[in-house]
Amino acid sequence: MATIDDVARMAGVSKGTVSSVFSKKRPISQQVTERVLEVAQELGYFPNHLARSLAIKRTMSIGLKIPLPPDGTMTAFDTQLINGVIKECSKQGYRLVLDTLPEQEDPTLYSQDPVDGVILLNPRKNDLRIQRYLMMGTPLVLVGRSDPYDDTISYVDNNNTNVARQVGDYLLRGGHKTVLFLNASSDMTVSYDRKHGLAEAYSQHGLPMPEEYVVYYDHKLHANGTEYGYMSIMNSYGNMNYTAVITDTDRVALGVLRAARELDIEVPEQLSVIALSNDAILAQDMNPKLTSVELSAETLGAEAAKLLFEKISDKRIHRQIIIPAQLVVRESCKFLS
Amino acid sequence: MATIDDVARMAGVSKGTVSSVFSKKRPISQQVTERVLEVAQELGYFPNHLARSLAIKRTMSIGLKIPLPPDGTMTAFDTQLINGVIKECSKQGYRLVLDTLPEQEDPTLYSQDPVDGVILLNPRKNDLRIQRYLMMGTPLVLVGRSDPYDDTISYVDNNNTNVARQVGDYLLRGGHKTVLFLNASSDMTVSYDRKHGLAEAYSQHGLPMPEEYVVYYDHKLHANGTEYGYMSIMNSYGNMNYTAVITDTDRVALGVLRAARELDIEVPEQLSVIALSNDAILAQDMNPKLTSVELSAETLGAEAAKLLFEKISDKRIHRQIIIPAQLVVRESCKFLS
DNA sequence: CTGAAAGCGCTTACAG
DNA sequence: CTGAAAGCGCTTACAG
Repeated sequence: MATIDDVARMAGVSKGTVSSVFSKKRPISQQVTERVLEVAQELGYFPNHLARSLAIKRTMSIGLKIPLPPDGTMTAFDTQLINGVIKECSKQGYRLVLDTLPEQEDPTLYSQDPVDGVILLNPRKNDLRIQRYLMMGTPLVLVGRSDPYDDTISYVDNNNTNVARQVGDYLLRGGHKTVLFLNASSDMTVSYDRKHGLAEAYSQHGLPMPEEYVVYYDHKLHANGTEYGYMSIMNSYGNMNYTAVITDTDRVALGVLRAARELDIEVPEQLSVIALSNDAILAQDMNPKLTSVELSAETLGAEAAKLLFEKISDKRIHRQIIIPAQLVVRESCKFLS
Repeated sequence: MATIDDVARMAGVSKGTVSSVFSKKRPISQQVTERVLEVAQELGYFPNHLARSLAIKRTMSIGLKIPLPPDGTMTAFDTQLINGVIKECSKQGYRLVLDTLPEQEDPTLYSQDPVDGVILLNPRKNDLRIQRYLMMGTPLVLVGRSDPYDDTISYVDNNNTNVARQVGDYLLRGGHKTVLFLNASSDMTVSYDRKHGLAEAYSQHGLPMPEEYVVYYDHKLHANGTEYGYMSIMNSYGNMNYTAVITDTDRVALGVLRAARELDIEVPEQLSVIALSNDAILAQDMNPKLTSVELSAETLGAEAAKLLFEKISDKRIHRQIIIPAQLVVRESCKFLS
């Protein structure tokens, strides 16, 4: 490809001038502008976005760190969140870089992301990635809160404690005494919040939360969420005596339902199931239709993007936004008499 | 942020050496490596991806040009296609840059996309964007074919002519004599192919295709697909005498159904409706459930990405892939006796 | 309004 | 195994 030097040489001007013709950052005379444009046209010259970004220290794109599930298919949550982010990018004239690359162990393999800022999903406890972005000075917004808590970090989140408390209360009020909670992995901040919320619900009903009924996803044990749900029920039903199960996601619930079918457990008659995240497609197609929680992923994404643009324009800004989640009652829970 | 120079200076080595420690492109002694890494750690140094990309002329990311519909919400087709692309990127260690930015009129506003190659959706007749990418030497893959046809351009596509012929045949065999076709915009190659296919169906049934029953989407007339469907029926029903309508997308079909409801036209009793693209979510939720065509958007995306990676590794390669589309019969069409 | 030159932060022959 | 220097293709004070 022709470069700015080629154009400058051929048009008999300096490259600063060619640069100005394209960037319009300083006025160039009509005649020179025309000549430069002509030559550029002839040579098929287009400015190199990368070189420009390096020079001005601005890429006009933001990154979204989004780990792909092992089966490679994004969840509806992911999809909706991306849609929220992309809408805001579009408004601001930014590109969106979807980064699904796995985290590297080798520290020499890191580099600064080629973007002006990053949205990070599913923060963990003492998340190394967060520390790294802070060191690099990369504007950062989390979807989910940080642990240890740092109020200088911007994030959007559902009120996960609340959600779990509400769901717990819903079940306990319904006469359930013992609830199996298939939580997300223990290192995620959301897991902690949810457990906490469930504990509050128990305590509101004057009950202690049975700790052994709160289990965590372990990717070493389970290939995916559905298997996690399936195996958990297969291994525990009969030994433990829960009448309801709360799952991390609807995919986990899918596994629970499958296990129930195999064990001839009727849902919701013998077992109530409720998922803490609502994948519009799956939830409605399950049998029975899954009672779940709507997290408003698109809103989370849009708000995260807005926070990030704020932060890009002024690094000192930090703000937290809580998006309310809604319990959506369908058919998979039963009130015991 | 610390740069490679800072590290080099502080470690008392040349920047070439620091570079080599991180890139591992030439061997560096154990001791020097350790010292460099230590200093880097201390300074919080991370290589600048942009600068690296500029030097090696490789970004390790590909672009997807995806215009956002005016309402900002991606269609299921878009979503599925992205998912297909992203899966392949993930496998290859690439990032995916989603570019929704509008096309610029001003030629000075173009620049080379900061990616190693581009997937372009919805090519048009004499598409300027295609010509530009070819000039720049940017590896390019289309989703949809180019017009004028150029067999050196890689693309993936459904067999749109076939799809339209099949759908047309389905309706004509069902006893319909006149079909209203709400096609996509006239400048898209897919519109041409579909019209052609429908004409073939008519001719197979010994009928001429009534040209005035093939209309095109015009974004100056309609804010979105749904309105296009709605207005088209409102304005034509009664004046024209079709018994079936083929729509570009299920969103257009949604508008058709709405109009039918307002005009007290029963679907499918009085009007059959069939969409040429199947948005899994919408189609099933419509009333009646929409008969439509499954285009396998995810496969299109995955194959497009594969072709692009091929082309990035060897620019001379060009290949075309046709993904079969499937007619999915649901409830919105009726066979006339 | 325009040019010369240094700078953005890397990589890579070439030499030793 | 390591260094010095040119190069990747832009932008931007500084000077005129």
